[in-house]
Amino acid sequence: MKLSSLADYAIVLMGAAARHCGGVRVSAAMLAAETGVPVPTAQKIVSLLTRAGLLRATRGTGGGIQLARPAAAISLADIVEAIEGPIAMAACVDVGRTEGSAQCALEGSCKVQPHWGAVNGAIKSALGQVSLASLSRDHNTTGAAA
Amino acid sequence: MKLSSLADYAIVLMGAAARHCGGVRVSAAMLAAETGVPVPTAQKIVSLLTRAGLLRATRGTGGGIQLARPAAAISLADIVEAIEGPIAMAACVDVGRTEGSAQCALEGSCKVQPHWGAVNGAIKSALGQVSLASLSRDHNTTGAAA
DNA sequence: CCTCAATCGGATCAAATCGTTCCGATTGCG
DNA sequence: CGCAATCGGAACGATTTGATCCGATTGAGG
Repeated sequence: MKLSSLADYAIVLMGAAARHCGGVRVSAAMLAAETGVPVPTAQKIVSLLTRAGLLRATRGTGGGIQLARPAAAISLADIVEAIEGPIAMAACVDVGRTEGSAQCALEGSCKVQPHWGAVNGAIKSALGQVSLASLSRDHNTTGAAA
Repeated sequence: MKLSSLADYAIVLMGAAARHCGGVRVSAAMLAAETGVPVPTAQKIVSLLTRAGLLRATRGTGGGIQLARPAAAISLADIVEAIEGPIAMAACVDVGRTEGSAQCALEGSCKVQPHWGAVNGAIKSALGQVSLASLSRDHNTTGAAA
């Protein structure tokens, strides 16, 4: 029930990248120095993010990375899905479970499966509500909370 | 962003146990046979659940396990927390972070931390809405979805 | 009262995944 | 044309997770 450190770092990294969005292209190492994330790890995360289409990478001297989409159009769900893969917590909630990899071994008896869909949707919604733009703003107690 | 197999199995196991709640005490092996979960794994899960206070275990011949609380009073959040530990996805959202174990190394720069609280609360709420009693009912498309 | 059987409980071991690190390919500039 | 800086991918190690096994406890039966 906890997301991996990669995704956690990825969010911080993206938040830092959002601040340089309109500016010059920043390198992964520069972003790492800003956020405090280990340089090699930051590089890997940037690679993942770039492959997912969330970041735009420019190679060569003076190159760097920049947001491929506006900060308001990138949500935590996008980042998490880019790193952790599709958000499916029960393995039965996979988007395209066509061939089915052994499933739960008890497809019929599993009364929980239909409910997971709703829970999964709620979680994705919660993550989709928060965008990079929200992270830049001062934490004005976004949405009541608990 | 996906919960471990233990928690997944635990929910199925609890759902099966809920059906025998008012009946006789069932053994962990019997529950495992019903749900299809590997017997040793089911035993371990039952131990975890019992230690968490969600299940009541009776030793000796003819013993077994039973729900310690009514099915309606047990939610998915309880089960998940019993297996996976407290629901904190960023490691900064820990309930009692007094001494702090190295934190994120960038406490001040982390603009994400306050937002995680809201997201975490939303997820816990989503998991808290579904109870064991809900799992017993036919999946009447609980809550719109998507 | 003793023996036996069945059960939970914890400890152990292996596997998979995750996280970190390093090296190579590519590209722009001097 | 050479160099330097950057991303990209691959390899290694560590940690956590998952499955298995054996021992302690308890009840029933003889």
